[in-house]
Amino acid sequence: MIDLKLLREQPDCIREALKKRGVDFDLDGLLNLEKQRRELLKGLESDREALKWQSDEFASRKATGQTSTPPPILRELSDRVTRKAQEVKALEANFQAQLAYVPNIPHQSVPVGDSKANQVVRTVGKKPALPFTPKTHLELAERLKLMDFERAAKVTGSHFPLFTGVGARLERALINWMLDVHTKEHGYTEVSPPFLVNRTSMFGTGQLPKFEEDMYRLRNDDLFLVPTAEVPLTNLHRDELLAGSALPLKYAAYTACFRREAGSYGKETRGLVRVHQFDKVELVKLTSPETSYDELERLVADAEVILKRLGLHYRVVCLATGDLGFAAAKCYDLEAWAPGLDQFLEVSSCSNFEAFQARRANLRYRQAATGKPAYVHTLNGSGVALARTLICLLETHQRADGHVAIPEPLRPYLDGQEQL
RNA sequence: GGAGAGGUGGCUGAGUGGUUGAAAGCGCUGGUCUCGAAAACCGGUAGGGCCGCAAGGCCCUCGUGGGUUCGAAUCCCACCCUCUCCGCCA
Repeated sequence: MIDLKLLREQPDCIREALKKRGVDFDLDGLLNLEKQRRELLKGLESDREALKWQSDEFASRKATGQTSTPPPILRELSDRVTRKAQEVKALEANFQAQLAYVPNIPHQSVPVGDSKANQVVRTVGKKPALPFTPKTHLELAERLKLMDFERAAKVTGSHFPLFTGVGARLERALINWMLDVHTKEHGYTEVSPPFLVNRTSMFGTGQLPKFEEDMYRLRNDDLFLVPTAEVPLTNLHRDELLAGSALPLKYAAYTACFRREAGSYGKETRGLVRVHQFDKVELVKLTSPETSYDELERLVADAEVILKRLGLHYRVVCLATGDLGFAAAKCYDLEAWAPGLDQFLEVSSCSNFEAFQARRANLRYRQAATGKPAYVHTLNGSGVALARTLICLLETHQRADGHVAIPEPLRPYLDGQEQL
């Protein structure tokens, strides 16, 4: 949710933000609605004041026995207040419905433009020089019996992963190792949240109302399968007023993530690149506004540790305004190299949402200086997403004989096994 | 799924039709005391919106949404959630 004060006082700020994002939105319609709403509200408030005053008058006269029947003016005022309140309510609902579709304002430092304007901030490592033609993860997985796509399709449908044997074990090793790194070394508190969340939570982080079609929903209960652990983690403190001293709060959680990926077909549809379900360890921070951008840099660094220790070649990309997610003010993508596919794959997305989600989720803290409540800043990042990271890992560490070396940090999680 | 109890401020918890936006306690905070701290004592302390340079004023909010009434935290209806017991079950 954007700041209402900003919308009213500096609508051009919002207009510019929408333009930078390349979003078409009827801002004037929204502003008009807001103006109407406020005028109507003022009328309602003064009528209410009159009603309360007259009502108190009557109460005291009744108490002293001067009268026992309410004067007709009370009836009139009461009816008027009821009518106006209904009008305001309708207008308010309309206004909120539109407001919920306004995306966040990109931070100053975000490059302006579409995805071609994305900036590579740094590149770490090099493309591995393999002395043979690298196989894709699909070929490797088949040979090593790590996955079974055919049976996954039988059991569920296409684009659902199914790991078998040591493949399943590797997946589990990665999850455990990543959680250990973030909780033991980076100071995150581990959370194991529900994989289903309610509508209010989905609104809080911004998936709803705009992206309902992308989500798996259980109709009988109106619950949604989590598209990311960001949703339960960020909503953990929804409607709370936190002590300033409690910040920053840092959470790490493993969840499976579920995405319908409706309408996104193309060349990426084979294998593990784009799937309806994948494992991910997610990092979420709640911070004060003053520190959120420093915390974003640290969050990216925390995620990078994983890629570095897995020996992967990767780059950090600062997304341009046109490529930025709906709720984000700034976002870095981590893209890891997949030699078999001969491309970079997005394995992490680290964003600062500033107060955008906090306003939606009513997530506040008490400021030390003033004692007044203010919205926290929320951040999240994948640390990291597994399906694609597994692709990069297999394709990077493959050997000429078709075996795959297991990166050193994972070996303790696999009984010391050194290769697949 | 069935029966019962309950959802009140940062927290605990009083309050069953009219200055109750709400007692009390805790917490937080200012002061006195002290070399300093603790304790004690005195005072302050809900959130949001609107108007105003300010002082201040007005409106909303007691789970959510309706209703009754001149007037609702309080009465009625629906829904949501929590707890206890029963049933079912990994």
